[in-house]
Amino acid sequence: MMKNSLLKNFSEIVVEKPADKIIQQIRELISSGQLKPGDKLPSERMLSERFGVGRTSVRDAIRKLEFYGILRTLPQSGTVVAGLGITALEGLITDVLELERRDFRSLVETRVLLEVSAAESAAERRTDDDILKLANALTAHKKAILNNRTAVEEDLLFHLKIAEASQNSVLNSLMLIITPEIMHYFNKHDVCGEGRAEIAVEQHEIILDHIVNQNVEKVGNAMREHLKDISEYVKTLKPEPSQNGNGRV
Amino acid sequence: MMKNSLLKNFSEIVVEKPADKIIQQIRELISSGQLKPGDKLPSERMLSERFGVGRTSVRDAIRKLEFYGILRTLPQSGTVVAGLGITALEGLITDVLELERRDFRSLVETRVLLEVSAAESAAERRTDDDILKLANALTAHKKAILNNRTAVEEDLLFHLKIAEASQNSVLNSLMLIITPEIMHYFNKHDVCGEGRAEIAVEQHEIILDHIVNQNVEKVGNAMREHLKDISEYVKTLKPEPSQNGNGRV
DNA sequence: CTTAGTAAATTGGTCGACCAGTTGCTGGTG
DNA sequence: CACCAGCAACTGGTCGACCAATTTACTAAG
Repeated sequence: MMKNSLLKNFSEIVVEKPADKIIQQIRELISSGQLKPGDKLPSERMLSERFGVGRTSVRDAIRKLEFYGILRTLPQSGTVVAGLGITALEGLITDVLELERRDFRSLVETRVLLEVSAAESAAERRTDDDILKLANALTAHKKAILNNRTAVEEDLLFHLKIAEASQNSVLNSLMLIITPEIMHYFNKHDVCGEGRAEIAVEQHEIILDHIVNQNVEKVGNAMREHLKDISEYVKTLKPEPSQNGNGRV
Repeated sequence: MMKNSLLKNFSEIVVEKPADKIIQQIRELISSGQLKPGDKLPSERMLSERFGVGRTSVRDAIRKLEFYGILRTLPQSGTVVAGLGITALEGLITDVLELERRDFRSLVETRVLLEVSAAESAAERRTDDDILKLANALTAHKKAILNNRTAVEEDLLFHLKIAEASQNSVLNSLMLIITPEIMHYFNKHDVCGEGRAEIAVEQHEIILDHIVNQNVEKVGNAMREHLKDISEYVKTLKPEPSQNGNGRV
Protein backbone atom coordinates (compact mmCIF):
# COMPACT_ATOMS: atom_id res chain seq x y z
CA MET A 1 0.00 0.00 0.00
CA MET A 2 2.73 2.42 1.01
CA LYS A 3 4.71 1.64 -2.08
CA ASN A 4 1.79 2.80 -4.18
CA SER A 5 1.21 6.13 -2.44
CA LEU A 6 3.68 7.94 -4.67
CA LEU A 7 2.05 6.51 -7.73
CA LYS A 8 -1.32 7.64 -6.46
CA ASN A 9 -0.03 11.15 -5.92
CA PHE A 10 1.20 11.14 -9.47
CA SER A 11 -1.95 9.93 -11.16
CA GLU A 12 -4.43 11.20 -8.56
CA ILE A 13 -7.76 11.72 -10.35
CA VAL A 14 -6.48 10.28 -13.61
CA VAL A 15 -8.74 7.30 -12.97
CA GLU A 16 -10.54 8.36 -16.15
CA LYS A 17 -13.29 5.84 -16.49
CA PRO A 18 -13.51 4.58 -20.07
CA ALA A 19 -17.10 5.72 -20.31
CA ASP A 20 -16.14 9.32 -19.60
CA LYS A 21 -13.37 9.18 -22.16
CA ILE A 22 -15.89 8.00 -24.70
CA ILE A 23 -18.27 10.81 -23.89
CA GLN A 24 -15.45 13.21 -24.63
CA GLN A 25 -14.67 11.43 -27.90
CA ILE A 26 -18.28 11.54 -29.01
CA ARG A 27 -18.28 15.21 -28.18
CA GLU A 28 -15.31 15.68 -30.49
CA LEU A 29 -17.02 13.73 -33.23
CA ILE A 30 -19.93 16.13 -32.97
CA SER A 31 -17.74 19.20 -32.76
CA SER A 32 -15.82 18.27 -35.86
CA GLY A 33 -19.08 17.96 -37.72
CA GLN A 34 -18.64 14.24 -38.37
CA LEU A 35 -21.79 13.72 -36.35
CA LYS A 36 -24.78 15.93 -36.99
CA PRO A 37 -28.09 15.94 -35.11
CA GLY A 38 -30.36 13.30 -36.56
CA ASP A 39 -27.43 11.22 -37.73
CA LYS A 40 -27.14 7.61 -36.77
CA LEU A 41 -24.19 6.81 -34.56
CA PRO A 42 -21.85 4.06 -35.70
CA SER A 43 -22.78 0.72 -34.17
CA GLU A 44 -21.61 -0.01 -30.66
CA ARG A 45 -19.16 -2.57 -32.01
CA MET A 46 -17.61 -0.04 -34.37
CA LEU A 47 -17.25 2.49 -31.59
CA SER A 48 -15.78 -0.01 -29.14
CA GLU A 49 -13.17 -1.04 -31.70
CA ARG A 50 -12.52 2.53 -32.75
CA PHE A 51 -12.02 3.71 -29.18
CA GLY A 52 -10.15 0.62 -28.09
CA VAL A 53 -12.47 -0.27 -25.22
CA GLY A 54 -15.07 -2.90 -24.51
CA ARG A 55 -18.57 -2.61 -25.85
CA THR A 56 -19.95 -2.38 -22.30
CA SER A 57 -18.13 0.88 -21.75
CA VAL A 58 -19.54 2.26 -24.96
CA ARG A 59 -23.02 1.24 -23.86
CA ASP A 60 -22.48 2.94 -20.51
CA ALA A 61 -21.48 6.16 -22.23
CA ILE A 62 -24.47 6.01 -24.56
CA ARG A 63 -26.76 5.27 -21.65
CA LYS A 64 -25.46 8.29 -19.80
CA LEU A 65 -25.90 10.62 -22.74
CA GLU A 66 -29.32 9.13 -23.30
CA PHE A 67 -30.28 10.00 -19.74
CA TYR A 68 -29.57 13.61 -20.49
CA GLY A 69 -31.59 13.50 -23.69
CA ILE A 70 -28.61 13.96 -25.96
CA LEU A 71 -28.79 10.59 -27.67
CA ARG A 72 -31.69 8.33 -28.42
CA THR A 73 -31.33 4.61 -28.94
CA LEU A 74 -33.78 2.48 -30.89
CA PRO A 75 -33.59 -1.25 -30.15
CA GLN A 76 -32.29 -3.38 -32.99
CA SER A 77 -31.99 -0.30 -35.14
CA GLY A 78 -29.32 2.09 -33.98
CA THR A 79 -28.51 5.10 -31.85
CA VAL A 80 -29.16 8.58 -33.18
CA VAL A 81 -28.21 12.06 -32.10
CA ALA A 82 -31.24 13.85 -30.70
CA GLY A 83 -32.55 16.86 -32.58
CA LEU A 84 -30.27 19.28 -30.83
CA GLY A 85 -27.94 21.83 -32.29
CA ILE A 86 -24.22 21.34 -32.32
CA THR A 87 -23.45 24.47 -30.36
CA ALA A 88 -25.76 23.61 -27.53
CA LEU A 89 -24.59 20.02 -27.54
CA GLU A 90 -21.05 21.06 -26.86
CA GLY A 91 -22.10 23.28 -24.02
CA LEU A 92 -24.41 20.70 -22.55
CA ILE A 93 -22.00 17.83 -22.67
CA THR A 94 -19.18 19.70 -21.01
CA ASP A 95 -21.57 20.91 -18.34
CA VAL A 96 -23.02 17.47 -17.82
CA LEU A 97 -19.58 16.04 -17.26
CA GLU A 98 -18.96 18.29 -14.31
CA LEU A 99 -22.42 18.46 -12.88
CA GLU A 100 -21.26 18.55 -9.33
CA ARG A 101 -22.09 19.55 -5.83
CA ARG A 102 -25.20 21.34 -4.77
CA ASP A 103 -25.22 23.88 -2.07
CA PHE A 104 -27.92 24.35 0.47
CA ARG A 105 -28.82 27.92 -0.43
CA SER A 106 -29.46 26.99 -4.05
CA LEU A 107 -31.50 24.02 -3.00
CA VAL A 108 -33.79 25.92 -0.66
CA GLU A 109 -34.09 28.85 -3.03
CA THR A 110 -35.11 26.65 -5.93
CA ARG A 111 -37.40 24.58 -3.81
CA VAL A 112 -39.39 27.63 -2.73
CA LEU A 113 -39.64 28.68 -6.33
CA LEU A 114 -40.95 25.33 -7.51
CA GLU A 115 -43.23 24.62 -4.58
CA VAL A 116 -45.00 27.96 -4.55
CA SER A 117 -45.68 27.67 -8.23
CA ALA A 118 -46.78 24.07 -7.87
CA ALA A 119 -49.19 24.97 -5.08
CA GLU A 120 -50.72 27.76 -7.12
CA SER A 121 -51.15 25.55 -10.16
CA ALA A 122 -52.59 22.82 -7.96
CA ALA A 123 -55.15 25.21 -6.52
CA GLU A 124 -56.09 26.19 -10.03
CA ARG A 125 -56.26 22.79 -11.63
CA ARG A 126 -56.61 20.09 -8.96
CA THR A 127 -59.03 17.28 -9.65
CA ASP A 128 -61.17 15.50 -7.08
CA ASP A 129 -58.77 12.60 -7.23
CA ASP A 130 -55.90 14.92 -6.37
CA ILE A 131 -57.74 16.13 -3.30
CA LEU A 132 -58.22 12.57 -2.21
CA LYS A 133 -54.54 11.80 -2.60
CA LEU A 134 -53.55 14.96 -0.77
CA ALA A 135 -55.90 14.14 2.08
CA ASN A 136 -54.48 10.65 2.31
CA ALA A 137 -50.93 11.93 2.34
CA LEU A 138 -51.82 14.38 5.08
CA THR A 139 -53.44 11.65 7.14
CA ALA A 140 -50.40 9.44 6.72
CA HIS A 141 -48.23 12.33 7.84
CA LYS A 142 -50.28 12.89 10.99
CA LYS A 143 -50.28 9.20 11.75
CA ALA A 144 -46.52 8.96 11.35
CA ILE A 145 -46.01 11.84 13.75
CA LEU A 146 -48.01 10.09 16.44
CA ASN A 147 -45.65 7.14 16.24
CA ASN A 148 -42.28 8.73 15.67
CA ARG A 149 -41.63 12.43 15.87
CA THR A 150 -39.63 12.76 12.67
CA ALA A 151 -41.76 12.08 9.65
CA VAL A 152 -39.69 13.75 6.97
CA GLU A 153 -40.68 11.28 4.28
CA GLU A 154 -44.39 11.67 4.84
CA ASP A 155 -43.97 15.43 4.97
CA LEU A 156 -42.25 15.58 1.61
CA LEU A 157 -44.63 13.05 0.15
CA PHE A 158 -47.42 15.54 0.78
CA HIS A 159 -45.45 18.15 -1.11
CA LEU A 160 -44.91 15.75 -3.98
CA LYS A 161 -48.62 15.15 -4.19
CA ILE A 162 -49.10 18.89 -4.55
CA ALA A 163 -46.66 18.87 -7.45
CA GLU A 164 -48.67 16.04 -8.93
CA ALA A 165 -51.88 17.98 -8.53
CA SER A 166 -50.37 20.91 -10.40
CA GLN A 167 -50.99 18.98 -13.64
CA ASN A 168 -47.59 20.19 -14.75
CA SER A 169 -45.55 17.12 -15.62
CA VAL A 170 -42.28 18.99 -15.95
CA LEU A 171 -42.69 20.72 -12.62
CA ASN A 172 -43.56 17.39 -11.07
CA SER A 173 -40.46 15.76 -12.52
CA LEU A 174 -38.19 18.52 -11.31
CA MET A 175 -39.65 18.22 -7.85
CA LEU A 176 -39.01 14.50 -7.92
CA ILE A 177 -35.43 15.22 -8.83
CA ILE A 178 -34.61 17.63 -6.05
CA THR A 179 -36.67 15.96 -3.33
CA PRO A 180 -34.07 13.30 -2.45
CA GLU A 181 -31.50 16.00 -1.77
CA ILE A 182 -33.90 17.97 0.33
CA MET A 183 -34.60 14.89 2.35
CA HIS A 184 -30.91 14.32 2.74
CA TYR A 185 -30.43 17.74 4.30
CA PHE A 186 -33.50 17.48 6.47
CA ASN A 187 -32.48 14.18 7.95
CA LYS A 188 -28.98 15.48 8.44
CA HIS A 189 -30.10 18.55 10.33
CA ASP A 190 -32.98 16.89 12.13
CA VAL A 191 -35.38 19.62 11.10
CA CYS A 192 -38.54 18.17 12.54
CA GLY A 193 -38.03 18.24 16.27
CA GLU A 194 -40.03 19.37 19.28
CA GLY A 195 -43.26 20.71 17.88
CA ARG A 196 -42.01 21.56 14.41
CA ALA A 197 -43.81 18.58 12.98
CA GLU A 198 -47.11 19.63 14.49
CA ILE A 199 -46.74 23.14 13.11
CA ALA A 200 -45.94 21.72 9.70
CA VAL A 201 -49.08 19.63 9.75
CA GLU A 202 -51.18 22.64 10.64
CA GLN A 203 -49.72 24.55 7.73
CA HIS A 204 -50.30 21.59 5.47
CA GLU A 205 -53.93 21.58 6.50
CA ILE A 206 -54.24 25.26 5.63
CA ILE A 207 -52.58 24.69 2.27
CA LEU A 208 -54.86 21.76 1.51
CA ASP A 209 -57.87 23.92 2.37
CA HIS A 210 -56.77 26.58 -0.06
CA ILE A 211 -56.22 24.02 -2.76
CA VAL A 212 -59.64 22.51 -2.18
CA ASN A 213 -61.20 25.96 -2.39
CA GLN A 214 -59.04 26.82 -5.38
CA ASN A 215 -57.78 29.97 -3.72
CA VAL A 216 -54.70 30.56 -5.84
CA GLU A 217 -53.49 33.69 -4.13
CA LYS A 218 -53.72 32.46 -0.58
CA VAL A 219 -52.15 29.10 -1.27
CA GLY A 220 -49.07 30.75 -2.70
CA ASN A 221 -48.57 32.83 0.38
CA ALA A 222 -49.33 29.93 2.67
CA MET A 223 -46.73 27.78 0.95
CA ARG A 224 -44.21 30.58 1.00
CA GLU A 225 -44.80 31.03 4.71
CA HIS A 226 -44.56 27.30 5.34
CA LEU A 227 -41.24 26.98 3.54
CA LYS A 228 -39.90 30.19 5.03
CA ASP A 229 -40.55 28.81 8.47
CA ILE A 230 -38.71 25.63 7.74
CA SER A 231 -35.74 27.02 5.89
CA GLU A 232 -35.15 29.71 8.50
CA TYR A 233 -35.33 27.11 11.20
CA VAL A 234 -32.71 25.12 9.37
CA LYS A 235 -30.48 28.16 9.12
CA THR A 236 -30.39 28.44 12.91
CA LEU A 237 -28.85 25.00 13.14
CA LYS A 238 -25.58 25.02 11.24
CA PRO A 239 -23.88 27.51 8.95
CA GLU A 240 -21.82 24.61 7.54
CA PRO A 241 -21.56 24.80 3.73
CA SER A 242 -21.81 20.99 3.60
CA GLN A 243 -21.65 19.08 0.36
CA ASN A 244 -24.26 16.50 -0.37
CA GLY A 245 -23.99 12.76 -0.75
CA ASN A 246 -23.91 12.21 -4.45
CA GLY A 247 -23.38 14.65 -7.28
CA ARG A 248 -26.54 13.86 -9.17
CA VAL A 249 -29.10 16.51 -9.72
CA MET B 1 -44.07 -9.96 -40.13
CA MET B 2 -47.81 -10.23 -40.73
CA LYS B 3 -47.99 -13.59 -39.06
CA ASN B 4 -46.69 -12.03 -35.86
CA SER B 5 -49.20 -9.21 -35.67
CA LEU B 6 -51.69 -11.24 -33.65
CA LEU B 7 -48.99 -12.24 -31.25
CA LYS B 8 -47.97 -8.64 -30.91
CA ASN B 9 -51.51 -7.65 -30.11
CA PHE B 10 -51.51 -10.22 -27.39
CA SER B 11 -48.27 -9.30 -25.70
CA GLU B 12 -48.24 -5.65 -26.73
CA ILE B 13 -46.18 -3.74 -24.15
CA VAL B 14 -45.25 -6.83 -22.21
CA VAL B 15 -41.68 -6.37 -23.38
CA GLU B 16 -40.78 -5.96 -19.70
CA LYS B 17 -37.09 -5.26 -19.79
CA PRO B 18 -35.29 -7.24 -17.08
CA ALA B 19 -33.88 -4.05 -15.60
CA ASP B 20 -37.36 -2.70 -14.95
CA LYS B 21 -38.41 -5.96 -13.35
CA ILE B 22 -35.42 -5.71 -11.05
CA ILE B 23 -36.27 -2.17 -10.06
CA GLN B 24 -39.67 -3.45 -9.02
CA GLN B 25 -38.10 -6.29 -7.07
CA ILE B 26 -35.72 -3.98 -5.25
CA ARG B 27 -38.69 -1.81 -4.46
CA GLU B 28 -40.38 -4.82 -2.86
CA LEU B 29 -37.24 -5.61 -0.89
CA ILE B 30 -37.35 -2.09 0.49
CA SER B 31 -41.09 -2.15 1.13
CA SER B 32 -40.89 -5.39 3.06
CA GLY B 33 -38.26 -3.85 5.28
CA GLN B 34 -35.56 -6.29 4.20
CA LEU B 35 -33.65 -3.28 2.88
CA LYS B 36 -33.40 -0.20 5.05
CA PRO B 37 -31.80 3.13 4.09
CA GLY B 38 -28.10 2.97 4.74
CA ASP B 39 -28.03 -0.78 4.29
CA LYS B 40 -25.64 -2.34 1.87
CA LEU B 41 -27.31 -4.07 -1.05
CA PRO B 42 -26.43 -7.69 -1.69
CA SER B 43 -23.64 -8.00 -4.22
CA GLU B 44 -24.53 -7.77 -7.87
CA ARG B 45 -23.80 -11.47 -8.28
CA MET B 46 -26.17 -12.39 -5.48
CA LEU B 47 -28.91 -10.25 -6.95
CA SER B 48 -28.43 -11.58 -10.47
CA GLU B 49 -28.67 -15.15 -9.21
CA ARG B 50 -31.58 -14.34 -6.93
CA PHE B 51 -33.54 -12.65 -9.71
CA GLY B 52 -32.53 -15.14 -12.35
CA VAL B 53 -31.06 -12.61 -14.76
CA GLY B 54 -27.62 -11.62 -15.88
CA ARG B 55 -25.42 -9.37 -13.82
CA THR B 56 -25.51 -6.74 -16.56
CA SER B 57 -29.23 -6.28 -16.09
CA VAL B 58 -28.73 -5.85 -12.38
CA ARG B 59 -26.07 -3.27 -13.03
CA ASP B 60 -28.41 -1.43 -15.40
CA ALA B 61 -31.10 -1.30 -12.75
CA ILE B 62 -28.65 -0.06 -10.16
CA ARG B 63 -27.34 2.59 -12.53
CA LYS B 64 -30.85 3.81 -13.12
CA LEU B 65 -31.70 4.00 -9.45
CA GLU B 66 -28.36 5.62 -8.80
CA PHE B 67 -29.05 8.25 -11.39
CA TYR B 68 -32.17 9.23 -9.54
CA GLY B 69 -30.27 9.43 -6.28
CA ILE B 70 -31.93 6.42 -4.69
CA LEU B 71 -28.87 4.19 -4.55
CA ARG B 72 -25.21 4.98 -4.19
CA THR B 73 -22.48 2.65 -5.36
CA LEU B 74 -18.95 2.70 -3.98
CA PRO B 75 -16.39 1.05 -6.26
CA GLN B 76 -14.85 -2.14 -4.95
CA SER B 77 -16.95 -1.81 -1.84
CA GLY B 78 -20.65 -2.19 -2.40
CA THR B 79 -23.90 -0.47 -3.20
CA VAL B 80 -25.92 1.17 -0.44
CA VAL B 81 -29.39 2.61 -0.16
CA ALA B 82 -29.22 6.39 0.03
CA GLY B 83 -30.26 8.04 3.26
CA LEU B 84 -33.88 8.30 2.30
CA GLY B 85 -36.92 7.18 4.19
CA ILE B 86 -38.77 4.06 3.21
CA THR B 87 -42.06 5.81 2.64
CA ALA B 88 -40.63 8.36 0.27
CA LEU B 89 -38.61 5.72 -1.51
CA GLU B 90 -41.71 3.81 -2.41
CA GLY B 91 -43.39 6.87 -3.81
CA LEU B 92 -40.32 7.99 -5.69
CA ILE B 93 -39.55 4.67 -7.28
CA THR B 94 -43.02 4.09 -8.60
CA ASP B 95 -43.08 7.62 -9.93
CA VAL B 96 -39.68 7.27 -11.50
CA LEU B 97 -40.80 4.17 -13.33
CA GLU B 98 -43.51 6.01 -15.11
CA LEU B 99 -41.76 9.28 -15.63
CA GLU B 100 -43.00 9.66 -19.14
CA ARG B 101 -44.26 12.08 -21.64
CA ARG B 102 -43.99 15.79 -21.28
CA ASP B 103 -46.46 18.16 -22.72
CA PHE B 104 -45.72 21.48 -24.23
CA ARG B 105 -47.80 23.54 -21.84
CA SER B 106 -45.96 22.17 -18.84
CA LEU B 107 -42.66 22.76 -20.52
CA VAL B 108 -43.29 26.38 -21.37
CA GLU B 109 -44.93 27.09 -18.04
CA THR B 110 -42.02 25.68 -16.09
CA ARG B 111 -39.50 27.33 -18.32
CA VAL B 112 -40.95 30.77 -17.67
CA LEU B 113 -40.88 30.05 -13.98
CA LEU B 114 -37.24 29.02 -13.97
CA GLU B 115 -35.97 31.61 -16.40
CA VAL B 116 -37.56 34.62 -14.76
CA SER B 117 -36.18 33.57 -11.43
CA ALA B 118 -32.78 32.85 -12.95
CA ALA B 119 -32.66 36.27 -14.57
CA GLU B 120 -33.54 37.99 -11.34
CA SER B 121 -30.92 36.10 -9.39
CA ALA B 122 -28.40 36.78 -12.14
CA ALA B 123 -29.07 40.49 -11.96
CA GLU B 124 -28.57 40.35 -8.25
CA ARG B 125 -25.47 38.22 -8.11
CA ARG B 126 -23.70 38.24 -11.49
CA THR B 127 -19.93 38.55 -11.47
CA ASP B 128 -17.83 40.38 -14.01
CA ASP B 129 -16.91 37.06 -15.50
CA ASP B 130 -20.58 36.24 -15.96
CA ILE B 131 -21.12 39.47 -17.86
CA LEU B 132 -18.26 38.58 -20.13
CA LYS B 133 -19.72 35.16 -20.86
CA LEU B 134 -23.16 36.61 -21.46
CA ALA B 135 -21.76 39.19 -23.85
CA ASN B 136 -19.87 36.49 -25.72
CA ALA B 137 -22.95 34.34 -25.99
CA LEU B 138 -24.94 37.28 -27.29
CA THR B 139 -22.28 38.07 -29.86
CA ALA B 140 -22.21 34.46 -30.99
CA HIS B 141 -25.98 34.58 -31.32
CA LYS B 142 -25.89 37.70 -33.50
CA LYS B 143 -23.16 36.23 -35.63
CA ALA B 144 -25.06 33.01 -36.16
CA ILE B 145 -28.13 34.92 -37.28
CA LEU B 146 -26.15 36.72 -39.96
CA ASN B 147 -25.18 33.36 -41.42
CA ASN B 148 -28.29 31.25 -40.99
CA ARG B 149 -31.62 32.57 -39.86
CA THR B 150 -32.35 29.91 -37.28
CA ALA B 151 -29.94 30.06 -34.39
CA VAL B 152 -31.90 28.21 -31.77
CA GLU B 153 -28.83 26.73 -30.12
CA GLU B 154 -27.07 30.05 -29.67
CA ASP B 155 -30.29 31.56 -28.41
CA LEU B 156 -30.74 28.96 -25.72
CA LEU B 157 -27.04 29.03 -24.90
CA PHE B 158 -27.50 32.66 -23.89
CA HIS B 159 -30.31 31.62 -21.60
CA LEU B 160 -28.13 28.91 -20.10
CA LYS B 161 -25.45 31.48 -19.35
CA ILE B 162 -28.05 33.48 -17.46
CA ALA B 163 -28.84 30.43 -15.39
CA GLU B 164 -25.15 30.06 -14.75
CA ALA B 165 -24.87 33.69 -13.68
CA SER B 166 -27.68 33.16 -11.17
CA GLN B 167 -25.13 31.44 -8.90
CA ASN B 168 -27.82 28.91 -8.14
CA SER B 169 -26.40 25.50 -8.98
CA VAL B 170 -29.72 23.71 -8.64
CA LEU B 171 -31.52 26.17 -10.85
CA ASN B 172 -28.71 25.86 -13.36
CA SER B 173 -28.95 22.07 -13.37
CA LEU B 174 -32.70 22.09 -13.85
CA MET B 175 -32.33 24.47 -16.76
CA LEU B 176 -29.77 22.16 -18.29
CA ILE B 177 -32.24 19.34 -17.94
CA ILE B 178 -35.19 20.96 -19.64
CA THR B 179 -33.24 22.84 -22.30
CA PRO B 180 -32.86 19.90 -24.70
CA GLU B 181 -36.61 19.43 -24.77
CA ILE B 182 -37.22 23.09 -25.38
CA MET B 183 -34.80 22.97 -28.26
CA HIS B 184 -36.58 19.95 -29.60
CA TYR B 185 -39.88 21.81 -29.73
CA PHE B 186 -38.37 24.95 -31.15
CA ASN B 187 -36.68 23.16 -34.00
CA LYS B 188 -39.84 21.20 -34.64
CA HIS B 189 -42.01 24.28 -34.89
CA ASP B 190 -39.40 26.45 -36.57
CA VAL B 191 -39.94 29.23 -34.07
CA CYS B 192 -37.27 31.59 -35.28
CA GLY B 193 -38.40 32.71 -38.69
CA GLU B 194 -38.72 36.02 -40.50
CA GLY B 195 -37.56 38.63 -38.04
CA ARG B 196 -38.26 36.65 -34.89
CA ALA B 197 -34.57 36.07 -34.38
CA GLU B 198 -33.77 39.77 -34.61
CA ILE B 199 -36.46 40.61 -32.09
CA ALA B 200 -35.11 37.96 -29.77
CA VAL B 201 -31.64 39.45 -29.98
CA GLU B 202 -32.97 42.90 -29.15
CA GLN B 203 -34.72 41.50 -26.11
CA HIS B 204 -31.57 39.66 -25.12
CA GLU B 205 -29.66 42.92 -25.28
CA ILE B 206 -32.20 44.57 -23.00
CA ILE B 207 -32.01 41.68 -20.57
CA LEU B 208 -28.24 41.78 -20.57
CA ASP B 209 -28.35 45.50 -19.85
CA HIS B 210 -30.58 44.97 -16.87
CA ILE B 211 -28.31 42.25 -15.58
CA VAL B 212 -25.26 44.45 -15.97
CA ASN B 213 -27.03 47.26 -14.11
CA GLN B 214 -28.33 44.78 -11.55
CA ASN B 215 -31.88 45.94 -12.05
CA VAL B 216 -33.68 42.98 -10.57
CA GLU B 217 -37.21 44.21 -11.10
CA LYS B 218 -36.86 45.18 -14.73
CA VAL B 219 -34.98 42.09 -15.77
CA GLY B 220 -37.76 39.88 -14.45
CA ASN B 221 -40.34 41.69 -16.51
CA ALA B 222 -38.11 41.80 -19.55
CA MET B 223 -37.57 38.06 -19.39
CA ARG B 224 -41.24 37.42 -18.86
CA GLU B 225 -42.03 39.55 -21.87
CA HIS B 226 -39.37 37.85 -23.96
CA LEU B 227 -40.68 34.37 -23.16
CA LYS B 228 -44.29 35.43 -23.50
CA ASP B 229 -43.55 36.63 -27.01
CA ILE B 230 -41.96 33.38 -27.99
CA SER B 231 -44.42 31.00 -26.40
CA GLU B 232 -47.41 32.82 -27.78
CA TYR B 233 -45.86 32.78 -31.20
CA VAL B 234 -45.42 29.05 -30.87
CA LYS B 235 -49.05 28.65 -29.90
CA THR B 236 -50.16 30.21 -33.20
CA LEU B 237 -48.41 27.45 -35.10
CA LYS B 238 -49.93 24.14 -34.07
CA PRO B 239 -52.41 23.10 -31.44
CA GLU B 240 -51.04 19.55 -31.73
CA PRO B 241 -50.57 17.92 -28.31
CA SER B 242 -47.38 16.30 -29.61
CA GLN B 243 -45.34 13.94 -27.51
CA ASN B 244 -41.68 14.56 -27.27
CA GLY B 245 -38.80 12.41 -28.48
CA ASN B 246 -37.74 10.55 -25.38
CA GLY B 247 -39.36 10.24 -22.03
CA ARG B 248 -36.46 11.68 -20.01
CA VAL B 249 -36.97 14.75 -18.00
C1' DC C 1 -39.33 -4.80 -64.89
C1' DT C 2 -41.68 -5.31 -60.69
C1' DT C 3 -42.46 -7.64 -56.56
C1' DA C 4 -42.79 -11.05 -53.04
C1' DG C 5 -39.98 -14.15 -50.23
C1' DT C 6 -36.15 -15.65 -48.00
C1' DA C 7 -31.69 -15.72 -46.09
C1' DA C 8 -27.60 -13.37 -44.62
C1' DA C 9 -25.68 -9.53 -42.19
C1' DT C 10 -26.15 -6.10 -38.69
C1' DT C 11 -28.35 -4.10 -34.82
C1' DG C 12 -28.90 -3.49 -29.70
C1' DG C 13 -29.73 -6.70 -25.49
C1' DT C 14 -27.98 -10.08 -22.43
C1' DC C 15 -24.82 -13.07 -20.36
C1' DG C 16 -21.00 -15.39 -17.81
C1' DA C 17 -15.92 -14.96 -17.27
C1' DC C 18 -12.01 -12.31 -16.20
C1' DC C 19 -9.53 -8.08 -13.95
C1' DA C 20 -7.99 -5.05 -10.31
C1' DG C 21 -8.64 -3.25 -5.93
C1' DT C 22 -10.41 -3.89 -0.96
C1' DT C 23 -11.46 -6.18 3.10
C1' DG C 24 -10.95 -9.12 6.67
C1' DC C 25 -9.32 -13.32 8.49
C1' DT C 26 -5.29 -16.24 9.91
C1' DG C 27 -1.17 -17.77 11.31
C1' DG C 28 3.33 -16.81 12.44
C1' DT C 29 6.44 -13.78 15.11
C1' DG C 30 8.20 -10.38 18.54
C1' DC D 1 -0.71 -11.78 24.44
C1' DA D 2 -0.39 -8.16 20.78
C1' DC D 3 0.64 -7.20 16.28
C1' DC D 4 1.57 -7.24 11.58
C1' DA D 5 2.58 -9.69 7.10
C1' DG D 6 0.26 -12.21 3.79
C1' DC D 7 -3.25 -14.65 1.65
C1' DA D 8 -8.03 -15.76 0.32
C1' DA D 9 -12.60 -14.45 -0.53
C1' DC D 10 -15.13 -10.96 -1.65
C1' DT D 11 -16.38 -6.25 -4.15
C1' DG D 12 -17.58 -3.56 -8.53
C1' DG D 13 -15.51 -2.66 -13.41
C1' DT D 14 -14.61 -4.40 -17.87
C1' DC D 15 -14.60 -7.45 -21.58
C1' DG D 16 -15.68 -10.49 -25.61
C1' DA D 17 -19.20 -13.98 -26.97
C1' DC D 18 -23.82 -15.30 -27.69
C1' DC D 19 -29.13 -14.14 -28.61
C1' DA D 20 -33.23 -12.55 -30.79
C1' DA D 21 -35.11 -9.22 -33.59
C1' DT D 22 -34.72 -6.09 -37.38
C1' DT D 23 -33.03 -4.57 -41.53
C1' DT D 24 -31.24 -5.31 -45.95
C1' DA D 25 -29.97 -7.42 -50.12
C1' DC D 26 -30.46 -10.87 -53.28
C1' DT D 27 -33.14 -14.14 -55.88
C1' DA D 28 -36.79 -16.08 -58.21
C1' DA D 29 -41.47 -15.96 -59.69
C1' DG D 30 -45.11 -13.26 -61.99
